[in-house]
Amino acid sequence: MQRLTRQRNAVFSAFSDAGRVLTAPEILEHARAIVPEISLSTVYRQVSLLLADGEIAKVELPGEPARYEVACKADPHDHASHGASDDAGHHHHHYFHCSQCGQVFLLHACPGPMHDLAPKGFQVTHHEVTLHGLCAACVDAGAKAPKTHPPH
Amino acid sequence: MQRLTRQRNAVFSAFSDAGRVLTAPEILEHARAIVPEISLSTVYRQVSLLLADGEIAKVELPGEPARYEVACKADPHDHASHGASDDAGHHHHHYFHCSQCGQVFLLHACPGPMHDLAPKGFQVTHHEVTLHGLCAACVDAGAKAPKTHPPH
DNA sequence: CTACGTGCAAAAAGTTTGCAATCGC
DNA sequence: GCGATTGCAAACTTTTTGCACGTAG
Repeated sequence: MQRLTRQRNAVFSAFSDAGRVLTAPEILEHARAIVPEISLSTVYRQVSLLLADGEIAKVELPGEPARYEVACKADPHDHASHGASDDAGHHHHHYFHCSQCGQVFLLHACPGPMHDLAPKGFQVTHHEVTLHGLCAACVDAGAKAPKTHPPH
Repeated sequence: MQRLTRQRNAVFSAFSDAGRVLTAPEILEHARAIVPEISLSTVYRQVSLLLADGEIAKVELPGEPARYEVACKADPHDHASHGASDDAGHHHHHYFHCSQCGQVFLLHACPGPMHDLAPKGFQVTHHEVTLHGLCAACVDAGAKAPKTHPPH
């Protein structure tokens, strides 16, 4: 991008605002708090630019619309765990999807290369792991109120 | 399903015909070989019925359109045994997605429960693993000729 | 001032649904 | 014949794009 517009700022700050993985409509919602007239098209366009710039990363889960998170260029927490990464230097994440509230959580671990799962002759370059279940908040809510409101 | 129509047969036999994981348009293509006038709507409707009957299973990979495969009938009659059973009892599949030819392959292994990847207090009920890379055929083709030509 | 960025509407792509005609049983 | 099933078109969802206007630099 070449110009610093209010919309771009609004889209980017939506992430720090929410502090979690967001879908495009969710970004729109947060960005509207700053620039009410922003359109969904602009959100998608800014997301594309931010992706190209490596500022954010796309998070795709099976059967879910795409989400986006602020890119973690050099993760200060967990690194150096997999020197011989199967991903040629690309730092990837795995996610937890709460089946109740629908929220997506970043996991801070990786099961490591899983070459052995692939048939012989296959070349594994990358893997994705998604966990499903209940997040701590929903487990907690469920423990107190067994009658949960209808899942989406 | 209550009626045995040519279309239903065509949709179902598309799987044995192809012997692999298929998207809805791919099913349509195969089914058209048997019932040329079949429509995509009918494919989707029959797929829904076959899913409800447990004859086929939906395969969703990150960022990919839904695919379907013939259901693995390891357990002929699944009772309503839902509950404490987590990963251990849930028979699921994992997949390999070839980044060159786009084909999806069923894996015959599972890394096992990965509860430890989730944050404390989270309840993991299910997990999905997707491997990406080159299938044997594409590795082979690439080794011989760098020309990228999907087998289609 | 000028080109990039924006909003809107329309288009793509994948999937679902309303409806009248059709066809299994 | 009855009603489930079909084909078509239209709706829907998520994302992209064409176009005229607006605005940053």
